[in-house]
Amino acid sequence: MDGYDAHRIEERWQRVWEEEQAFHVDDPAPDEPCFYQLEMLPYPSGHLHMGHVLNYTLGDVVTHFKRRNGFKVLRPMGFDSFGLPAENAAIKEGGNPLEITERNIASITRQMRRMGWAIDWQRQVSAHEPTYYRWTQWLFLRFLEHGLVYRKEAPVNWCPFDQTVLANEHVVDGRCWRCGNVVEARLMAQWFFKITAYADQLLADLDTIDWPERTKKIQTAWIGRSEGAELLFRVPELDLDIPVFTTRPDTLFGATFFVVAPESPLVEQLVAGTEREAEVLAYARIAAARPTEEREQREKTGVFTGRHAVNPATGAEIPIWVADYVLMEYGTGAIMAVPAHDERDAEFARTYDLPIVTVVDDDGRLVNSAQFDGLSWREAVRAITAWLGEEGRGRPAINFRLRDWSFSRQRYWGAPIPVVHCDDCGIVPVPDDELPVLLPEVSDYRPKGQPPLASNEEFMNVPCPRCGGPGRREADTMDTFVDSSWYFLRYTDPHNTHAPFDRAVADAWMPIDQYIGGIDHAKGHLLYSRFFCKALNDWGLLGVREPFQRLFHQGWVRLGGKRMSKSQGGVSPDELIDQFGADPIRIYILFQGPADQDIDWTPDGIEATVRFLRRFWRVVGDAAGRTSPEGVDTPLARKAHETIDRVTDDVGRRFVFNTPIAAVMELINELSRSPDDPAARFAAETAVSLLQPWAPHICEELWEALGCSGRLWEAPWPVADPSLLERETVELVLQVNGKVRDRISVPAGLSEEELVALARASEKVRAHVDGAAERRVVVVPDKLVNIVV
RNA sequence: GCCGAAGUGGCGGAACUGGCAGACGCGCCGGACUCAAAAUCCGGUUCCCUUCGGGGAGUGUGGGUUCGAUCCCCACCUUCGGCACCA
Repeated sequence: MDGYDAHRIEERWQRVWEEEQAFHVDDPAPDEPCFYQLEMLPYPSGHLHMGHVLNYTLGDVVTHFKRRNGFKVLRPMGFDSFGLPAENAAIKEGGNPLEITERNIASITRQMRRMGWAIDWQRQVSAHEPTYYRWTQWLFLRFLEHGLVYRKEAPVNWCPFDQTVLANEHVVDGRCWRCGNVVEARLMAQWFFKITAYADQLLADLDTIDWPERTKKIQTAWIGRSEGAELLFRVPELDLDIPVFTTRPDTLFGATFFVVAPESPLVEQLVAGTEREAEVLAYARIAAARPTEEREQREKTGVFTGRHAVNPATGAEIPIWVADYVLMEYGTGAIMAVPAHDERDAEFARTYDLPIVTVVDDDGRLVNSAQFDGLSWREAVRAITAWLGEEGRGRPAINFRLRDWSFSRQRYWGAPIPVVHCDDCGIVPVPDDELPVLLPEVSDYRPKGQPPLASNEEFMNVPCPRCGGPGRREADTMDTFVDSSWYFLRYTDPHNTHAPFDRAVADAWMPIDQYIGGIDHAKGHLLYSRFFCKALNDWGLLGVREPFQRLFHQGWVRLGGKRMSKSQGGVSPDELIDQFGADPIRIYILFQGPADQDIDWTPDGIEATVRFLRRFWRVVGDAAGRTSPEGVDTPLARKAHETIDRVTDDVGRRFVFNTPIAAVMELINELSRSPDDPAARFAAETAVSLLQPWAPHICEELWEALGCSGRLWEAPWPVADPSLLERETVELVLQVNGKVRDRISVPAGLSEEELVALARASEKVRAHVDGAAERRVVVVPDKLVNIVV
């Protein structure tokens, strides 16, 4: 047998897999056990990076493992080819986004095939293809019909570099998630998904899915549910009731002033025609336009409006201020200020010398609160809300921190929003049968503040679909996260020309049994997709309410302490395949440590894997000429069965991928030490079979060299013989006062009395007991005896 | 500031349910093979002490629970992540 030649055997088997369409799956028959394995789809820059390698190799191991355990596995791949990441890649490379995106897809697809990943390529979809975005637009129209999409003038996050609006989810520390520039606040007409309509369900249904706790916490915090009360404060002079939201209605008697956000329409109403009008409006204008950066300094400023509101509990008139520490976006944009029990209100009261009244004492009991004095603050929350409720001035209320998802982008490379603006009819949806609204070619697609489509007269000028009069198309395009909110549904039925997907087919596969991707999408993609899924379910288009039943986050691959990612480059997997082959890279990336932990890239690590695979090749090859009798019971046979048990448990139950490689290494070590064991061939076959999900090429080649029947990728997963897992002798640990003093080999299954007797007989134990009286003896059968003296 | 996760040899990590700390691999040391080197194989490798029998310490730090703690509890330190005027 020749030496291990990774390139020869990898090319060979990749060709076979392609010719035989080895990883293509049909729709499952009813009751057929099936499994939907998915990893987050990549943005198509030209090159794979090590993060992709980790992500997709993980999914690949699960895919092979599940296939060989009798499941029909859907494991597709596609490209998030619209949107900022793809467009910026095109700008960087200088050229037409369509051309560059398609070239990048071709290049990255070739690299994926070279990694040997078990992907059903017949189901590939790309977001920029008209056959895909037609249905993105179709889904948009359904959201519009159901009142879950709207257009509104609103303060939005504007990235001055990328020249576009960003969703709240993609502003990180006040900066753009793609380019890192500081984001500005701008008032613009924008399109929103009404994700807030599902805030309570998005929160509650987290209990129904098997996700990492930290991810659930991120989403929980982002949704930010607060229970409290909505209370009405009256402004008698204007005959006006202003609602406020508070989580602490128990402190109402301590509300000594009232504050309105600078952006609030109330500001104008409160000061109209008064002597303070000019001053207050000037303040509000400046405060509302304050740059994001200054928010970190947080020095509270404000101005008195000259108006007063009535505290509904005390009847006292309290001054109304406008101040920049109150946010328009949360609650009602106005608050009751309780300086005694709220740090922010306290700071403001000190600055402007406003009265402070304590209403809850150090023991948490109410004071200065009339008939409520003496109640615990928790009791008072209910009591005061109920009391105000009787007078129609308060009710229990729940508030969410989550805001609607702004998804229109003033950029070229995205799905056009399929509506027409008509002077007479307003916003008119493009009829379904006119979809897709094709993205036209434009001469200059680069960002310049105005959406590039706006200057394409041919595209823009269309008759209104409703009245036939002159209309103009929407020039903004959709955020790439709209595309990726439903791609996993398209995979189930990728060639459907009548609908985005057939419900019955989608229901057969959904929900995704195992989703794998970065935690950086915790409050973006992973939240948007859940929202889409719930809406589609409500309209009867889909049978599930959650898209991702189980979720796993792979760690980051670091180089010199820095995370390698799409934008930063780093080590090129393509070059590593040239140098070492795909199997060594696959093993290396999973052997480094637990897959959910960050790993450091080191060049000598991969050489070690090559060395292991050469040894694996040689040791297995040496056993090829032998035969192993059925059910032979030798130490090596036992080791092989133990390895089956460990690997199966590690992947199937524990979802860990590094220790199985170590287990196979141990088996190979033992096989190489005892080549004449009658179970040598069985051990070799077992090692090859178990390592196949990690290193499918070399294992397939060795499976053939061993003369085993059929294709390994279709072979059933090995099953451990329970009788060979039971040990005849066990090593008994002997402790004195909790310290290990001896280890002896004893037959398994001895009684406690027998074990204690053996322990007392040990010379080393006796030396440490040294005649002292035994106070206690602890026995763990087959494991340990601890004598306490 | 608030919330959460993680800290184990020279290095990556293992120890799954409170029961042998350091599996597996890297690196290093020694040996075999070789004219030599590479490759390969064999042995050693937590630290300290040792009369070579063994003894002591040890999983970020300090305490606690327990016969027994890397694992559970409390406090602190460090690193990473989430939120960041959310009323």
